[in-house]
Amino acid sequence: MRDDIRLFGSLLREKRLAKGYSLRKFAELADVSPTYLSQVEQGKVERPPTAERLRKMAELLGENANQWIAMAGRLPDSVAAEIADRMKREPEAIPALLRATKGLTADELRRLTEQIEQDKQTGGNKP
Amino acid sequence: MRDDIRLFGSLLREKRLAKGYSLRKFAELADVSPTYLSQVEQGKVERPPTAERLRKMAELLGENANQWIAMAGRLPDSVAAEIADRMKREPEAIPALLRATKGLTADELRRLTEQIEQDKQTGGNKP
DNA sequence: TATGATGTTTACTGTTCATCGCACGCGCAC
DNA sequence: GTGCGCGTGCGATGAACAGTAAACATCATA
Repeated sequence: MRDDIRLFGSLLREKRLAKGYSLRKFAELADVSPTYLSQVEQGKVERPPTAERLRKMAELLGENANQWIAMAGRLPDSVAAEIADRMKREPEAIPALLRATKGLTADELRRLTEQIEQDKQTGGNKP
Repeated sequence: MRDDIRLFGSLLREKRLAKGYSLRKFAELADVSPTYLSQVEQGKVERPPTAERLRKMAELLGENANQWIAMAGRLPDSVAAEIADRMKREPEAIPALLRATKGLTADELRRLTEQIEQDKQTGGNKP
């Protein structure tokens, strides 16, 4: 039993209870069997539910879908596709960018992103 | 038959032949069956070989492993893991960063990456 | 004490993935 | 004309994936 899966499982249970759903009720809404939901919440599955089901859960729970999917240990398909696409053209660019932005706080990263957007407008990142 | 898979298939064949390997020989070195290799080269598979096998192929062909894997339509596990990890903490940061860097040329992106590395050293990206 | 809702366990299922074995046809060398 | 290496088509397979059904124990309520 993987650790991150267990963690996600208890988070799911917590959020579900916070919304006042019973296991069976939530399972029905999320379109899975109570059996399966129980297993997921206990971390008794080898791998997380599919991205699609996770998306549905996130919606029901009022969570950010992308984050919810990531918490469960999957990559949202749209993100994966975009990254793969770029790596075809420039294999090292993405890994390098990831390394470079590694230590940054969320705030620094946000500011940096804005900066880039601006530079694109005004032309060139080194005026 | 997906289009990118076909494209990758012919690229693989081209590179293999450039190295002077016969299909059987290369299959043996890459640790797959000739049958399967033939199918992959013809784009007659639904999905690309696993990342591990692709890595082995890249090595034999002298290609950049990450790019090779990306060309085949897969994400290198290490990259996927890193991205997923960050999205757990900050769900929107990565998508935003991808959007922001969308139009940049490889060169601009490289310069940007260097810039970030520098700013990290000197403290703060807005002096 | 019967009823009903709750969550859990065990065993099982259909599907997809990733790959292989075998038999085949082709061209060239001997 | 037979043997050899080449690539290919067809069918099959074992493992992994993503769940499900049915029966169960526990507790509250009527």
